[in-house]
Formats: sequence, C-alpha cells, structure tokens
Amino acid sequence: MSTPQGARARARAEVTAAIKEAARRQLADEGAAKLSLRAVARELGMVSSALYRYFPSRDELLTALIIDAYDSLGENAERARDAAHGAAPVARWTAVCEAVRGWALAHPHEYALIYGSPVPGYAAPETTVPAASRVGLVLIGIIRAAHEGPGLAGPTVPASLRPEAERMAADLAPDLPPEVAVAMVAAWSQLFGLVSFELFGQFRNVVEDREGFFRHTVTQLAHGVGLR
Amino acid sequence: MSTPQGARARARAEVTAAIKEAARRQLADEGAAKLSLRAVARELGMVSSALYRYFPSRDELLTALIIDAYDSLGENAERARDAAHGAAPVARWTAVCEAVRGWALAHPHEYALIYGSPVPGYAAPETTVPAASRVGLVLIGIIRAAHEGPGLAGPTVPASLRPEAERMAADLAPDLPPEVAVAMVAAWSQLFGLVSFELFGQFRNVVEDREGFFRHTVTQLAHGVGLR
DNA sequence: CACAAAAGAGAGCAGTGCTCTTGCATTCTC
DNA sequence: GAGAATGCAAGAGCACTGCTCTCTTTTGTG
Repeated sequence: MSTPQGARARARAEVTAAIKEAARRQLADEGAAKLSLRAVARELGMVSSALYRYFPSRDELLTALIIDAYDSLGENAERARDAAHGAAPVARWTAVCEAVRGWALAHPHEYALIYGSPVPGYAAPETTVPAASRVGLVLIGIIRAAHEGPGLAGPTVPASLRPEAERMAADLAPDLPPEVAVAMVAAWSQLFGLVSFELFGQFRNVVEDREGFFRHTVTQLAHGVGLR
Repeated sequence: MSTPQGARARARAEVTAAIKEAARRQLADEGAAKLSLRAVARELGMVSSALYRYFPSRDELLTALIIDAYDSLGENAERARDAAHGAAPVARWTAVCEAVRGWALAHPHEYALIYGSPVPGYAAPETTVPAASRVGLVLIGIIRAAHEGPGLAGPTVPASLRPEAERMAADLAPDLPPEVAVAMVAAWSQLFGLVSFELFGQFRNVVEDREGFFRHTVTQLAHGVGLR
C-alpha cells in the first residue's frame, strides 16, 4: 500500500510538472506565440513525441498554463487581501489592485496569456472558469465586508438596466444592492483596462508616473463601488 | 510624363494593397497568429518569396495592418463624433464610445491586434503612434469643447500626483485643468478595459445585457471626466 | 516472475518564415 | 532605338513548427 499504483502516477505528475515549468520559463522568455513543444521537449532532454503522452496538444499545454496563471494571480490577490486585513475598505481594495498590477508587471507574458487577446483559434474552455474568478471573488469580498454595516450604494442605474443589474447581483452577491453589483463589475473591468494599457505600452509618452497614476485611479474606482 | 516611372509605382501600390487586403481577410478569419505569408501569397496566385518584395517580413505586414486598424477605428470614432455634432457633451462622449465598441465587435481580430497582447517578440514601432492616437484625440476634443464655457473639473488629485498631472495636461491638453487630464486618461483606459473584457470573453456568465451595461458604464465614465 | 500497460524513440507529413540564386520583363540612359 | 540597369517573380532550399504513427524499451503490478 506504500505506492501501489502510485509510483507511476507520481512519476507522471513529476514529469507533467517539469513540462509545465519548462514551458512557463519559455513563456516568460518569448511569449505565448513562440512557445514551442519541441523546444520544451529539448530542454527536458526528451523527444517531442514523448511530450504528447502528457499533453494531447499545444493548446492543452497552454490551457494548463492559463489555469496556473489565473491561480498564481488569484493567490497573490488573496495574500494582499489577507495582509491588509485590518485596514479600511479603500486601503484593502487598493492593496488588492496593486497586487494585481505587481503580479502583471512581474509576469507580463502570463498576464498577456490570460487577459490579452485569446490565443489563435482558441476559446478558453470551461476548465479555466473557477481559477479565473478568484480575483473577482476577492474584490467582491472586500465590497461585501464594507457594505455589511451602513450599506452604502453605488450610483443608481437607469430603469432599463434594472433587470440586468438584479440578475448580476443575484449571481455575484445576492446580499448586495444591484447598483453595487453593476459598479463592481465595471470597476473590475476597468482595473484590468488600466493594467493592460500600462503593460501593453499604451501609456508610453502619456503616463510617466505609472505607479502614482495607478494608485490614484484605483482609489477612484473604490469610491465608485461605494467604498470610503 | 503620363506614367514615366509611375507605372511601376502604381503597379507596386496595387499589389501592396492586394496583399494587405488578402491579409486582412485572413486576419478576420483566423486571427493574427495564424496569418501566414504563404497563404496570402497562395490566395494572390504568387509564390511566397515574391511577397518579400513588398513586405520585408511578416512583422512588417502586421505593422501595416495595425496602422490600418488604428486608422479604421479612428475614422469610425471621428464619424461618430461628427454625427453627434449638436448633442450634449455626454451624448457625444457615449456616441464615440459606442462607435469604438461597435467597431471592435465588427472587427474582433483587428481589435485584438491593436489592443490585445502585443504580438510575439514584437514591440509596436513608432510608426503606429500617430494612427494610435486618433481615438484619444477625439475624446480629448469632446472634453475640451465641454470645458470651454464653465470649466468643470475632475476629482482632485493628491499632492503627490500633481507634477505628473501637470505634465500630462501639458502634453495632452494645455488648456484643460490637470485633474481633468488625469481623469481623461483613466477614462480612456477604462473604456478599452470594458471593450476588451466583453470581446475577450471575460463577461461570459457575468454580464448578459452587454449593450446596456456598456452604455451605462460609459455614461459614468463621462461623469468622471466632468461631462454632464 | 511473467506480462500488460505505459512511456520513450524515431521517422515522417504537412506546414511555416525566410534566403538565395536564376531568369525574365520593364524601365532608364545614351 | 540599342544596351545597361533595375524591379520583379519564380523556384529550390534551410531550419523550424505541431502532430501522427509505429516500434521498442521500460516498469509497475498481478
């Protein structure tokens, strides 16, 4: 019972991890488009066809990397949230936002993989969904905690958007007012717009003090979702 | 003097245009990563090496397509601005934003090319800068026009961001108050965050009425830059 | 210990970007 | 107008890619 059919499984897990690690290294060096199965195999001293025993295709490897990236980012966000545990809502919010930005700057190609243009003919499979939601959940958590007491509200939504707002609230945070759910999703997308623009070079010749600009804008976002 | 050395030049221009057209078609079908010089050449009935007389590399072709995409988007934005000529500032703002979104939905791959992750080892050359700024200029124009009279202001920026805010204002719109410049850049990036999230599938299972959500959020952005 | 399942090796196919040489046609110059 | 210069297309070829197929080796397990 020590390693009954576990020996094989463990070896398999190790090789799988080694492949992902090598792939991640290559991803960081050259970007997703230049990630080559053959190069990964070469680096590991195996022949390329052997690699297909572990990942049925290049896209499957990419999917695995995508999930890992989402998880890594999510973990970072959660750590930042926990570190800012006692702080005021706005401070916790900005802490998480800055963790997202920091992770993105540290892992630009992995960020591009998950928040840039989706890869070739490739639509993110359902598998990535849980990992992808972690950051969002962290942000929701902060807002929810802040709204527990007084129950601040976001800007009112027009009547035409009410049904959608209520639907969103029901899905995301049934205990929050619909306007807050709307504002929250908006802030969420805007946070990543900010990070993407910085990372993808749109701020070149426009924003110099990116850190300061980010901090300020993200604080504004916090106000937009009702945090003080 | 009719077409002395112009015959060659004209033929060259025509072939160049045909190449770009075929490439754009392929881009729309398959995305940037799958754009193949050989396939383009095939479609045009020429051999792949002949294509290198017109574009020195695949990346140069992509750069040309990028510039065209920026121009196409910019033109759309300008048209929307002109069409909403007499309307209130907020209406003009949202009109331009919706034009951006509409163009993105109609040309997803071209949008991904310019606002998604930058291509492989490829940094956008300086050539793309003028075309890239057109949308931004349209937005600035609307804000400037709205601020001509009363001189509304954006949310105040913290002291630490003052120098940066003044630098940004000096570069972008010397006649506008620095806070407005900051708010304007933020709104700009947030607009594209919104569009990118919708286009890249992050709103799946989250936002259903995307049109309505976009309209509302973009109106909020307008308020953020001081438009009423 | 024997065996079946799993993993690796290697060849091969169709495709890619890009280079280089060769032949042809068009243009410019005298 | 004849000859030289130039532009263009074609074709072969190189090094690479993802992926499949077959064959052999390894190895855990009954």
